[in-house]
Amino acid sequence: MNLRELAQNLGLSQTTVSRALNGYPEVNEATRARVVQAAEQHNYRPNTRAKGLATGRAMAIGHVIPMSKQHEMVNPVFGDFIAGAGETYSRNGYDMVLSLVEDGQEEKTYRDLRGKGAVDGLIVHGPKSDDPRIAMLDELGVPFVVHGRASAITLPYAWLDVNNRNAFQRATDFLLDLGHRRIALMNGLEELDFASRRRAGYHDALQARGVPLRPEFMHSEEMTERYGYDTARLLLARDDAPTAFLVSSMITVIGVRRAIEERGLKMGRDVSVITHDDELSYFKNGQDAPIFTATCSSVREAGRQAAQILLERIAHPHLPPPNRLLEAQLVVGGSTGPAPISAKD
Amino acid sequence: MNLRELAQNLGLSQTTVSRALNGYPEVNEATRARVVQAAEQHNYRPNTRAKGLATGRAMAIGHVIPMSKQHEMVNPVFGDFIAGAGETYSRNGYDMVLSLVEDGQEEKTYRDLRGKGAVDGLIVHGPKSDDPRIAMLDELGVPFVVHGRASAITLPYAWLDVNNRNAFQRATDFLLDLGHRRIALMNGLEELDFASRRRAGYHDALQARGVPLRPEFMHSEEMTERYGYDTARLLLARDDAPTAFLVSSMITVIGVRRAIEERGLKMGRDVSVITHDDELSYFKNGQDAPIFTATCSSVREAGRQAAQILLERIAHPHLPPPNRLLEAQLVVGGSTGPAPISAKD
DNA sequence: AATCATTTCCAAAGCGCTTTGGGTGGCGGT
DNA sequence: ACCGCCACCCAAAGCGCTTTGGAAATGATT
Repeated sequence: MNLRELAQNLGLSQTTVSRALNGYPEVNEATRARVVQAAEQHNYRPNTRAKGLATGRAMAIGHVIPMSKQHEMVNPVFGDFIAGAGETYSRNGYDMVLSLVEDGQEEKTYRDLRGKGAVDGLIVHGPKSDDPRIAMLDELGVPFVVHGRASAITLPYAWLDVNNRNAFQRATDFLLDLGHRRIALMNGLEELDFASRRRAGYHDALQARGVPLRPEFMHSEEMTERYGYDTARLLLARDDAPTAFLVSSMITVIGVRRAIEERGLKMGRDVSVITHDDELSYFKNGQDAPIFTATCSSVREAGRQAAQILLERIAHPHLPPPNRLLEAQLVVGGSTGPAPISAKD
Repeated sequence: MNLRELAQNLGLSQTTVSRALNGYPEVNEATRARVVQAAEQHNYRPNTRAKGLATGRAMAIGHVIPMSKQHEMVNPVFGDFIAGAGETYSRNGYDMVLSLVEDGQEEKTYRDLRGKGAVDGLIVHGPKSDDPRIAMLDELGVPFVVHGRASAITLPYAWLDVNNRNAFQRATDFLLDLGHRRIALMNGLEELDFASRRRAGYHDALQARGVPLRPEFMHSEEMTERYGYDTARLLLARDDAPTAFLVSSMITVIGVRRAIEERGLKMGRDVSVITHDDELSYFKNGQDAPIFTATCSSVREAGRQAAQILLERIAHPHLPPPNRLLEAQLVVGGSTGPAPISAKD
């Protein structure tokens, strides 16, 4: 069933039917009701492509998901981010088109999506500190919102980010207050902007207390469980093992815990652990009493808000690009405690 | 840059340019080369919507991701499945459009996507045993492929599934061979077809050896870490605690391990554990020596193949719907061992 | 030189929608 | 009776592409 057939069926012109359906005022309410009812009855849905052609809008948003080639890994937070964004889209009649792209191919994909006219706007995932995509999209004139930031980019652009630096600074302070001095940082890949900000927060906190930075305690990898286990295992085997771990992901921290327990140590007593928690739906940090002390920030909520910002940006492209900085909550769980007295500094 | 401008630029008709670009034979190779070069130089990409309107094909595949309302959870395997499917799509010039939908709204979403003409085919995720979507899509006449099966549906339809029943039967047999008699099953939600098949495999294996089924050992929930922990904890506190656990997901098994270790038991010695492993990219079961004994089947590969089947189905809708049954590998890791002798039967 | 098949190109229709630029009829005001 | 004004509706153009049904030019054949 298409518009013409529907119109013929009703004995009206396409124009009138179209206007009735799209809520234009110049159509009799009685007629509109008739039209709406007939449309429903015949299960009529306007053809997206035709509508898009006529209006010049695709009513779709593109997400380009980077996929690390070495690890063939897609970041587990995307699922929840997209769930959040999807809510916003469907409430506003937008579709979501997804491309999974190997590292380095991203620019081409953005160009394609835009050139084909497949999307009205884009979300940029996983920005690096000096991400070339931002300048490119700006030049292309596509509305876009970055999930995260690119610290080295000076031109204004729309972003939504968690205050990673502050979160990790507070977390480090918290550990320092508990008497810890040997604090290991298990970060994500530091070419990613969020990771370098977290490191900066960790730095600042240590330096403010005059605790020297020890490179052997600072690690940076793709955030797998395996990485957590392997690295924590090695660190714990040292004479001067860390008494605390600051970890970038709920997945990685599982590996850290495994290494701790394998060594017969007890988390929260012998070793303290703080992790960042994106509040992934299938990996809740305990409902009542959190297992891990964590810096919490819902990535699903971030998705919702980023999508909202993007839609506003599409509606009003002339406005200056908005930014939104979400603060993470430092939630105390069972994984932290005072530094063991035995720990020689 | 659109086709008309490009044609004018070249002093050719739109027809010729279109044909040159789409590889039709009735155009001089020299002309074609000129056209292709100009297209590249001007960064020309045919408008998807216009092309779609003209050809009647959307060059897009729809994925409708169900989202459990109570838990606001999106199944973590989707990320990897979609990564696999995405590979196939992009190789074939298809886009992927994603809808996240709350339980129960799925039918409407399928209808919408099809009615709007937004997709050429659909992948059905998370089928229930008696899933109404299959009959509906069949009637709608949309090409579709089910990831999993719907046991209660008799009409032929295209699916790709892991042999869950066989996998869990073999896993149970393996535990029985090791002398275990009190084996707990920690399944996913059994309204989902895959879970009921796993239970059937577990049943069959036990019954074949005359081991009675014990309802208190059979659990069925959404596969979170929390569920694994809580349930294993309760079970392990029993006088007649299970000596082995058969678990449906790598996420849940993490919780099971936590409960085991919290109780001061050692996995593989005091308690045996087998899990199903979808080979999620960020949750590898150890590269060299697997941590868990597991029934392994790559969900990413499943995504690749399901997409492939769908594209073939779109190309040849008249052929009978193909089915593909993937066998899981039973890989022995460190989490299983002989049943403790102390375990009174 | 005339005929015919090939090759190479083109004008125009059509995909299903929105939107522009009117038309028509009924009403109140003079 | 006339005018003007709404309220309501319509025909047709246009979005950017593919495809049909030729036409013109070229080369081969008689």
